[in-house]
Amino acid sequence: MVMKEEMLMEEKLVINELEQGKELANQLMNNLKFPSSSELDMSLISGILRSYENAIVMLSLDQKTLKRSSPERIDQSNKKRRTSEKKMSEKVKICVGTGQEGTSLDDGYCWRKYGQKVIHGSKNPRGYYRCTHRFTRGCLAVKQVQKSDADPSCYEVKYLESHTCKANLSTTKFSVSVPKDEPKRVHVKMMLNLDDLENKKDIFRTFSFSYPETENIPEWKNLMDNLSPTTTSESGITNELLYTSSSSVSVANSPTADSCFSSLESILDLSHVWSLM
DNA sequence: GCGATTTGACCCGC
DNA sequence: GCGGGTCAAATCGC
Repeated sequence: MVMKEEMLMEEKLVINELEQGKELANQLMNNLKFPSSSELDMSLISGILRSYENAIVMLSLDQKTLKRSSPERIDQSNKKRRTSEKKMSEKVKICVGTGQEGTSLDDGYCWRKYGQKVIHGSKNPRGYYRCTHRFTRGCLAVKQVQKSDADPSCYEVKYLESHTCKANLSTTKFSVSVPKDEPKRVHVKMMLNLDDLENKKDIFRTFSFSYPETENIPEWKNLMDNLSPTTTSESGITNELLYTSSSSVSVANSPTADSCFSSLESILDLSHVWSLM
C-alpha cells in the first residue's frame, strides 16, 4: 500500500520533470524562430537537460525498486531482501576535537540514519546512513560511521556510492584557522554553494584535524608556517585565511568530491589549485 | 502531524 | 551458522 503510493509519487515526479523539459523545449523552439539572446538559449538547454537527467535518475531508481519487489520474490516470501551489488567505497578517518562530536561529522550532505549494528569484535556500533534525497532525487549515496575503538575521538567513515544529488562546488571557499590555545590544531571552515533548489543558500561546514598529521606534506607545512599564531584578523577570527578553488571542474569531478569535507587527503589534493584571496 | 531515529527481525554471502 | 547490511514498525521530537 505504502509502496504503491510511493510508486505513484515517483511517476508523478517523472511526468512533472518530462513536462518541464517539454515546456523548456517549446520555449527554445520559439527562441530559435525569433532569435534573441544566446544566454537564454543556453539556460533553456541546460534546463531541458536537467529535467531529462532527473527523470532518468528517478526511472532508474524505480527499476531497482521494481526488481527488488518483483512478483516471484513477493510470492517466494514477504520478507526483506537486500541487493548484492558491489559498491564503490572510500574509507575516511575523522578525528574530532572535544565538544565537537556530531557536528564535525557533518559533511555538508543531508543523511538519514536507517540502521545501526553492533559489529563483531568492535566495542562501538556502526551506524548506517543514506542520502536524504534518495527518493526525491534518486541519490544512492550511503555512508557507514563507526567510532574508532583505539581512539574514541576518531570516527571511521566509509562512503559507498557517490552523491548524484549534485552539489555545485564551483564557488567553494575554504577558511583555515589555528586556535591560539591549540596551535597544532587546524580548523577548516568550508563555504559551499549547493545547487539546492529547495534551500538556495550557502552552507557552512567546519571540521578540524591535528597539525602533526600534515607535517610531512611540504605544501601544507608552508601554509602552516604562514599562519602565525600571534596575529589576529580584522574579523576577529584568529589567523584566518580564505582560499577559493580556482578549478571548479577538478573539484566537481574528483573521485573524492563527495567526501571532500571530511577527507584530509582530498583537501590536500586540492590545495595546489587554491589561490590566496 | 510529520520527519527522523531506534531497534528487532530478516536476508544474504561467506 | 555467523556476521554484516537492510527493512520497517515503533518511538521520539519538533
